[in-house]
Amino acid sequence: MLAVAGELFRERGFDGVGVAELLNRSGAPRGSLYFHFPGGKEQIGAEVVARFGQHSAQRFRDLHESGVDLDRFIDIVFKTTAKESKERDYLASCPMAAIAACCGKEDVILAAATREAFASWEREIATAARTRGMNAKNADIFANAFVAAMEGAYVIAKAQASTAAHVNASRAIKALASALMAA
Amino acid sequence: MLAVAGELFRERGFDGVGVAELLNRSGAPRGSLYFHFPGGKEQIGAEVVARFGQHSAQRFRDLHESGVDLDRFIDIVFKTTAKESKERDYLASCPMAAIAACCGKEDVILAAATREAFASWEREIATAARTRGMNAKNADIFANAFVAAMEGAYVIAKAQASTAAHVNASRAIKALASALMAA
DNA sequence: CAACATATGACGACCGGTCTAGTTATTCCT
DNA sequence: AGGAATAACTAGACCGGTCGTCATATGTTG
Repeated sequence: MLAVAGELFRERGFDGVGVAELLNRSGAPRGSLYFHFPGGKEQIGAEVVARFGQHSAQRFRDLHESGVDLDRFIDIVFKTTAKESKERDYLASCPMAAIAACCGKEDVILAAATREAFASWEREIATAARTRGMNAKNADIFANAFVAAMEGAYVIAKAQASTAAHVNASRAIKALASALMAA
Repeated sequence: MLAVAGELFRERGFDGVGVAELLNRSGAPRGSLYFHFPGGKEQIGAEVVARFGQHSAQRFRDLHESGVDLDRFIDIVFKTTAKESKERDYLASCPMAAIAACCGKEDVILAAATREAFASWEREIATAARTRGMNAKNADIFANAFVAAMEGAYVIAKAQASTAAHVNASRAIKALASALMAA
């Protein structure tokens, strides 16, 4: 269910998909949704974000722990995001971007969920950078720019139906890494 | 009208705002909408994108023609986007990102509008880079990464209610610029 | 069997975008 | 200038779909 919701949100944004479609695709009946998710659609969105956030954070951590160097770390992440875009025929971006872009000030829960998810990514990435010799301050800068470039690449890749944005963003982040490492 | 629509789309995405709100805020009566925009809401979205796209492209061109060096070019652009985010209390991202993220494969018009707008930005930015000594191939890479970082920064800045993403993304792009210039 | 947890789809209030029919302003020709 | 013809604009109703709720059905556990 959450998986289905995630896929749909990436394609059409949070407001772009109705609960009806969530139900059709997941096969669940209408009433069950509000039993399992009393918070309704917003709760679903928040859980999708939380799940995706944790899952990605874990992947960052695994990659970090695998001991690859920073350039390879960057490469692998952006190659993966590129693959994700391509596999979905450039119809989808990142669920996080889709939700972050579409949530106004009244959607407190969604906003909090995305904020926390992004923060957790940055923690993992900054740790990876620090471990590889970057100083703490620069590691934070690096991590923040990293996720910005990543999300931007998702959006542009979707708009342009091309993986170019992912590979080019990756180059920018690699350049940043070496600049920050030198300092 | 288009201005109002642009502001609302940045805050809540294309599907997040209804025509009712567009009409309320712009003061226009309900019926007028389909006289001026026979294509309905989608046309409004497309025109918002086109307007914003052209406006920004023009600003890139002006900045380029002002003769500033590439680092300063980057700085000014990202300082401007940071200011935009801040002025809107971090409630808004870029209308382009908001629409690109929320448009599925059936919204052909919107997709085309965003694609063209992004392309026009890249043309201007690549020209600016080439004029400053970057080779053509690298200039394209640079321009593509530039807009990706910019859009990503908008999204992250909104989610985190901070200009940090803009300034950090700017550092990444500056690092990329000097890397690509050297080659 | 009783008590509880879970599942179900019909229902309703509401809001979405769209359209048709009507009203006002403007042009244009005699 | 008078008046018809056309353009510009408006009001409100419309249908379809939205989300969330609820009474009822089904299964499950002690």
